[in-house]
Amino acid sequence: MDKWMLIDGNSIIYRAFFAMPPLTNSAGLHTNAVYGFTTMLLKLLEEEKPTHVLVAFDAGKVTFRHEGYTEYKGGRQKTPPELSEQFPVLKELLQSFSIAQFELAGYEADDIIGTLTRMADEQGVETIVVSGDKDMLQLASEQVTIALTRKGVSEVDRYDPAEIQEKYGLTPLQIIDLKGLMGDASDNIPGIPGVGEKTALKLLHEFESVEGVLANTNELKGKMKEKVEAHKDDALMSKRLATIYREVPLENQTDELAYGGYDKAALAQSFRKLEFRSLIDRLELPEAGEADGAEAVAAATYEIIRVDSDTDVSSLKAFLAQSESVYIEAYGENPHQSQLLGLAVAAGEQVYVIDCDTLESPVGQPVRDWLADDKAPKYGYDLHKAELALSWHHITFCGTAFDVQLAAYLLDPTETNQTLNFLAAKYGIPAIASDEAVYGRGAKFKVPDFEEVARHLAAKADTVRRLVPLQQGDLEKTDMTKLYYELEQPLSIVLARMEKRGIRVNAQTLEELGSELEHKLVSYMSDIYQHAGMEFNINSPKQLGEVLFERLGLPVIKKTKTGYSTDAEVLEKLEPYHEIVRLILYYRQLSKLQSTYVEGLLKEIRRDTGKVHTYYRQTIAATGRLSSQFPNLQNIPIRLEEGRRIRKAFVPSEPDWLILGADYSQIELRVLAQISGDENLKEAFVHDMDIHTKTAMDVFGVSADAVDANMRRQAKAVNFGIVYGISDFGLSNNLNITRKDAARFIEQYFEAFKGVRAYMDNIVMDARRDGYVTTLLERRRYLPEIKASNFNLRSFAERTAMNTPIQGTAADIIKLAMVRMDEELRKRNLRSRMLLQVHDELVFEVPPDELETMKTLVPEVMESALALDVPLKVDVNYGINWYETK
DNA sequence: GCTCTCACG
DNA sequence: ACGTACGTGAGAGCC
Repeated sequence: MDKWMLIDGNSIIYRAFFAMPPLTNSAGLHTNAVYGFTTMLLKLLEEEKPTHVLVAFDAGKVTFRHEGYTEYKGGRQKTPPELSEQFPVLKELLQSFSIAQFELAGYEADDIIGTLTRMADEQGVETIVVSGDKDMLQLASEQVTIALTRKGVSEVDRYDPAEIQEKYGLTPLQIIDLKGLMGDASDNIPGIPGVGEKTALKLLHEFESVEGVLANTNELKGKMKEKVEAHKDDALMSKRLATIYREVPLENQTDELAYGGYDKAALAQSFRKLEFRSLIDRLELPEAGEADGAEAVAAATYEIIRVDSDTDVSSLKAFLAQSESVYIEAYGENPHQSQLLGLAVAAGEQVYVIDCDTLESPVGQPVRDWLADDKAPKYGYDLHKAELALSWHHITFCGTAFDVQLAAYLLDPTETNQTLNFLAAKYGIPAIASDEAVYGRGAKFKVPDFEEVARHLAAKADTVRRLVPLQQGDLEKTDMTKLYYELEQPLSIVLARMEKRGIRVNAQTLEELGSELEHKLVSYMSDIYQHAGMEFNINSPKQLGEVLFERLGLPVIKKTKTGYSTDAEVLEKLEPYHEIVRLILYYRQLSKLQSTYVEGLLKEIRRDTGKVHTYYRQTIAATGRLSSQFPNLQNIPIRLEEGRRIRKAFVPSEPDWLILGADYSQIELRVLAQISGDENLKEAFVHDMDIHTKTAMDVFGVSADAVDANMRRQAKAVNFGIVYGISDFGLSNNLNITRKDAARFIEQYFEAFKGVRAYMDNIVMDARRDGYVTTLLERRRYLPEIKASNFNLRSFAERTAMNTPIQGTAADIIKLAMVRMDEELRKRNLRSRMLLQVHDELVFEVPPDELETMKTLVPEVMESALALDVPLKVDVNYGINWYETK
């Protein structure tokens, strides 16, 4: 006979965390919740002897319960970092146990368990549900027993329907009504104020359900009657929220729950990493080394050595010469102004640690020499940031040999968690503490005494050391070794140089623009108030919505989750109805310029240099593009003249020099021509045709001179759509035409560019077969949702499959050009400097005597960055500021 | 901290 | 029938 055991993972790990005293392993990782969970699990496995076991987890923050009640679980204390760092550890440990774990986007663990108990009821399988949450009692049945933790996690109370009846006088389903009436503060479910368990039980014994109570309020008296009547809707909503959803799509997955006992060697290895020695003894697991065949991974064991004035210089130097990794702690998001805490260097069983003050003192000289030594190879984590942070402390960093953050990005560019403790968990090497657990975050950020920092840095350096060979192997397996060593890693150094260099921004130009904007804004504001007949905050979408749609009665075009939409698309549709709309649109435009670009940029100008220093992030964008922060210099206005004037403030940093901009013409469509091999499209670029006119000719079936401006505009939108992974819905939306017409355009396009259609079809099939797509340089992006049964998720993945190779290859190409360009400038001893990258554009500052050289060199390098069948084309412009490079 | 809006390619 | 265009970052409002 089968017996299922279904464990509410989130509930139990929370209980365990708060029930157990703090406990850490030697790398500083908190392990108390995992320990508590494990002891409970072992006990239950022993007592229940299940044939199938599952641990269910909540996935993500937003569930279907938030639809219609966004405050669900609002006001909840944030998970403490000491607990959140234990989630990946628990998940890995469960793998060692060979126990199945489910989590599903949009659903909570309860819903998964609720669905499985429904199946158990239908199939007559004996089941035990383990949780700390009383809500689970609603799932109890003939087949299903609920075990609720008591006093922490060491004891459980088991409930079947009879016991629930005995204790509460309710059926399992009435547990839902109980919560509907009394609410639940921890989930922010309101219930009826003033109704607690006692009152709720009394009401239910009399009227059976929430609905019953609400239908019979006439039988209630006084305050109680008032309260219930005033909160009818709350009670009904609370009941809905408390109802566990039992139809989660989990078809045919019950086989995956089969549990055949744990692998002793694997479990022993996990316990050793966590340093659960008592459990190793208790289960009589093999000691390290005696594991049969299984590779024995010891817990982190290394000696931490502080570098100080007593340190023997020659042994320090000898150690550095054979170092295996370095971890440099630059704390803070912006490396141009981060706090340098110190660094750790690891080799074998030893880790040297040095604090920032010592590093900058004479005692730190050997370490500084080593950091600056180009011939001393360094394996590290986010060395791009480290190099930048060190440079602001006048410490040179050279010799990057491998960067585990950069490698992690290439191996999975969509994974946003690139922290070392996460990578350690992912690769199954000794678990370490999270930064958040050591330093806190945001307002709670605090640097602990260096003793603790040193332990943490040592653990991180040791982790880097262990990760390197594993990631190198993975890069090899995924054909990205070359991409890594020949493109991304060299680029990271080029980027650091560009960032440190910065770009000069003329504050006076911005201030003048700012006061001009200020005058206009004041004037528009008063006109808007006149038309509205009242004063309000135009910047508040909420207040603006009330004025437009309630006070002035304009038609509602679109709604957002929280109210009326007032975005530009909506306002444009409202223009004919009221004069105020045009004014608001203009006000919005100017106020964006003022706050983000004038005021925002002014704040970023460094007093000492008069420059702004952006920070390019190389490990963010899923397609392989760079992103830019603090400030973002990749979204400086250009499309509208008003905003474009911001670019007048970007000037050369030396007198008489010039700004030179070079941008790829239609790089994405050229890349599409290349990877699709479409003859018609290739032909168009070989003849350097105006591609939107060419598209218009083919889509509308006319000659070049018959293409008018509107046809070209529509063709341009079709081209954009193609690059984005087209759909008739998207195109119709963009062009404000019917879906049918949009579909006709698309069909016409594919008739003319048959190779493009084949590419789109094939890439989606490839993605489905392989689970990923690649760029020309083998950059990879996984698309697990391409197989989703949910139409939306799947469609999104399909469009991504079409777009990523195009956008990603374009990113590959300009990155190659940047590395080449940097080399050329040095090789030729040119003084010209590369300053910015804006996806398809490079910006330089150039001394006048190098202008002619650069005007030919830059396009030459960019156009030949990657040899294709389709020519690449670069337009070059220059002037006294960025505005003039048009 | 989340939502909305909007700037860029 | 379903219901979105691809990739980013920043400021303001609001809870």
